[in-house]
Amino acid sequence: MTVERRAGSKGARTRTAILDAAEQIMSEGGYAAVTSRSVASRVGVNAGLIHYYFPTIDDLFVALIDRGADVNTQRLARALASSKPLEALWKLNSDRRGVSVLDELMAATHHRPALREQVTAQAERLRGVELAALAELLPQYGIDVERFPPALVAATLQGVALLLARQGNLGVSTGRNDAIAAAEAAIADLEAARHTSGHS
Amino acid sequence: MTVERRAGSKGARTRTAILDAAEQIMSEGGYAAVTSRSVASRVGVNAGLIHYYFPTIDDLFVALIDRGADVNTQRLARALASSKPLEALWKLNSDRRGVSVLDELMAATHHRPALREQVTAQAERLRGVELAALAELLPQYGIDVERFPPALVAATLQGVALLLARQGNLGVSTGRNDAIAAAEAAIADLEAARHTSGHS
DNA sequence: GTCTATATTGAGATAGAC
DNA sequence: GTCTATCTCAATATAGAC
Repeated sequence: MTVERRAGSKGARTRTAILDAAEQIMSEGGYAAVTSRSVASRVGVNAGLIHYYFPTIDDLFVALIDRGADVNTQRLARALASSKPLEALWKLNSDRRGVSVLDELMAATHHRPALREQVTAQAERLRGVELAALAELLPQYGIDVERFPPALVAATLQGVALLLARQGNLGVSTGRNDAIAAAEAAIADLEAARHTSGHS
Repeated sequence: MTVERRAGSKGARTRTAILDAAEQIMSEGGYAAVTSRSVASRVGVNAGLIHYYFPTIDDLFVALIDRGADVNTQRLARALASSKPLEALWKLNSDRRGVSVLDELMAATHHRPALREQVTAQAERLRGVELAALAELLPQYGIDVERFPPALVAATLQGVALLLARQGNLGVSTGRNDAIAAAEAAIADLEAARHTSGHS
């Protein structure tokens, strides 16, 4: 369905610009604000052109999901390979714009089955990578993976960060600074206690 | 704006039915699926009537937020007063339909300023109640409130539950059962270790 | 309180010119 | 590859009959 062009061509540039605009609009005004017209006007092209690259709006959303997943795959790999993986994961998950876009995508899946499939597949794939890495890392922190399996640690890191980011986006302030400070202190403690056997 | 009627009157019943229908539709098809037509058809009335009770669709959403906050205030109070508060909070936060509705509301706030204000205010109020109660409860669990302040515990309980509920709704299965089992075991441990001084 | 009818607006999508 | 023009549909909202 989607029009593919070799990188660097004019088509590829316009296509990228459309995706960029759509993502921006989504994070600012919600997924419902992403329309052929709104995207076209931000890109500075005609509305009809959007349908040239993405025949249906669902196609646009699917492309957005795939691109986002690719970017996140790279960020995740970098975080997991860094010298302070838990801290890096925390920062990654705390990105307010990212949380905002994710919230929108989740909501969008509720009435677009095609998106639902795509989000599920990509989430499953990303989670798999993360869990495999955490299974190796957690013992280094002295974390008992029987009591705190990778899946729980991943859910905690992401869940807490998501909630606090969401509160930040909303403007909810009650206790937020306390929670952030304590979370970061706890993570710093863990990083300090980590002992990497071997010499990577 | 909104039409108020004494409880039990015909108007009050219709109004309630409209809110019920809207909430259901929102959890099934997303907030964008909530239209005067869809709500009216589910209630079994004419679309024009929706605007009699809620002049604008925003009014409907605001009423939905307020009602949801009221219900949650009661549930929260009951959970906090129960014999196993942390476990009760966990269950409360794990409600998949609730998470789904909350996700939708969050998304809806992105392009409706009136909703944003309302959600923020209600969230702030609810959080205040929860934090005050946790400040008293946590010491009973032997939790050091300096390291794990109420706001962090609240965010953790809600964040983890939200993430896992979301994965359940999506159909993401990787590691989900592990995480749930471990989370519930950890909470059970805490409840077992709790010692309530006094004789409530 | 509820309905019918309708005005208005904006969205998705397509055809065809350039 | 991009634009203009246009079709079709559905949503919000209002007016007025019953």
